[in-house]
Amino acid sequence: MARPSGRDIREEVVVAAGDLIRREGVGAVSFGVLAAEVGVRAPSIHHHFARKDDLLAAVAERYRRDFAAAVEALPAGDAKDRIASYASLFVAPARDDLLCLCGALAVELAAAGASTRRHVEAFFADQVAWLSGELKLVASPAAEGSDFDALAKVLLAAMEGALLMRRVGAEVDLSATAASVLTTLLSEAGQPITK
Amino acid sequence: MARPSGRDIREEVVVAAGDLIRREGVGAVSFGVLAAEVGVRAPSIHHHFARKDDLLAAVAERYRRDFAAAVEALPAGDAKDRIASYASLFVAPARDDLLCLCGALAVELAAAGASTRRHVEAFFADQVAWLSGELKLVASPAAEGSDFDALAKVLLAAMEGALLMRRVGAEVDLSATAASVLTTLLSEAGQPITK
DNA sequence: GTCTATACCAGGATAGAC
DNA sequence: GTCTATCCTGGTATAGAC
Repeated sequence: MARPSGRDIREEVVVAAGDLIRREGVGAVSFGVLAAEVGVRAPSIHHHFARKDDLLAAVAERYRRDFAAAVEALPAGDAKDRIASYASLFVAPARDDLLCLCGALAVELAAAGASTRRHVEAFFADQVAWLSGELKLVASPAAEGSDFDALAKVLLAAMEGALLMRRVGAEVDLSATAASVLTTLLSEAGQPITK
Repeated sequence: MARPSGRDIREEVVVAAGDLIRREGVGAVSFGVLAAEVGVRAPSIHHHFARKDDLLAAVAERYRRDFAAAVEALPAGDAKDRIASYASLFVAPARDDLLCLCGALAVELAAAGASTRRHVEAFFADQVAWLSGELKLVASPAAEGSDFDALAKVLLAAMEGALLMRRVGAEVDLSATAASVLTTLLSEAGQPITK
């Protein structure tokens, strides 16, 4: 979509907006600061995104797509390893003090438009679906009757909460988080998580 | 602190601001809407809170104090029961589609002043400390060497993440969350969470 | 302690030249 | 497609009367 030569301002704005949200939250985003960051004037951004919510929707959609690609690119292995690898998709941002873009948007979603909302919701649905599928593969016979969707949500909630807590100086060990849930699921002594 | 007769506007503003943040996020807060909600004019609020951040700090401080009182008031019992009761402090807001006030503030903390930041950080420190202490009490011999602070953070992260995900239509079973971690900790087969 | 009135600024958005 | 110029709104904040 980028022109053969020269810059793709639209692309740069989406990237800058996403980074800004992940660093400082949605409240930090304005056409003015984005324009300054990209090196253009504010009205130039309006040419690409008529409404502010159009921009937010584009940012959310892009994040969802990029994240899906990252999940797709996780190294092969058994389900247990894949889930551990998946956790690294949250460990890296935690290290860089970045929020999950959709987590940040979710909190301030009341002000967002329908399109933005749909992309954010879809992101979470994606993650729950993927995790649920992997958990089912790794489950021990003792986990018979477990609700894998519920377990996937718990796992994802812990990841999102960990990134949130990083903002207040609390470092959550995400490897331990994944290990904890996996241990529960795998343990013959562990009582299954049921709906 | 309230006058013997008549209304305590300051108090009402703090409550209204807290509710608004928990319903729609910090972005929804303005002196104008708060004034309308309380039934006064915007400048009247300035008399009680010179800067907007003064208001946010008061809201955060009050939430921290109220939450601490709620934890204090949890029914007596063994540590396992107390942790289960603690989870209900997050289940109730989830049912009402309310965010954790400090969770919502944490995401947008970049724009907040030092005082607000301190109160929010203190809230999380409070919760981790309390949970860590209870987890230690409930730990089985098999959990020897566990890092209870790390486990407490995982548990709190899951609670915060659950409230966040509620905004995008995902219902996280918080009882299952608590049960999952507790099972891991109690299980003789469970590998201890170490630092 | 609350009000009216107002100053002030930032941000969203549009028009029209280049 | 980007710019300058401008408008409008909403939100923070202050001054001063009551």
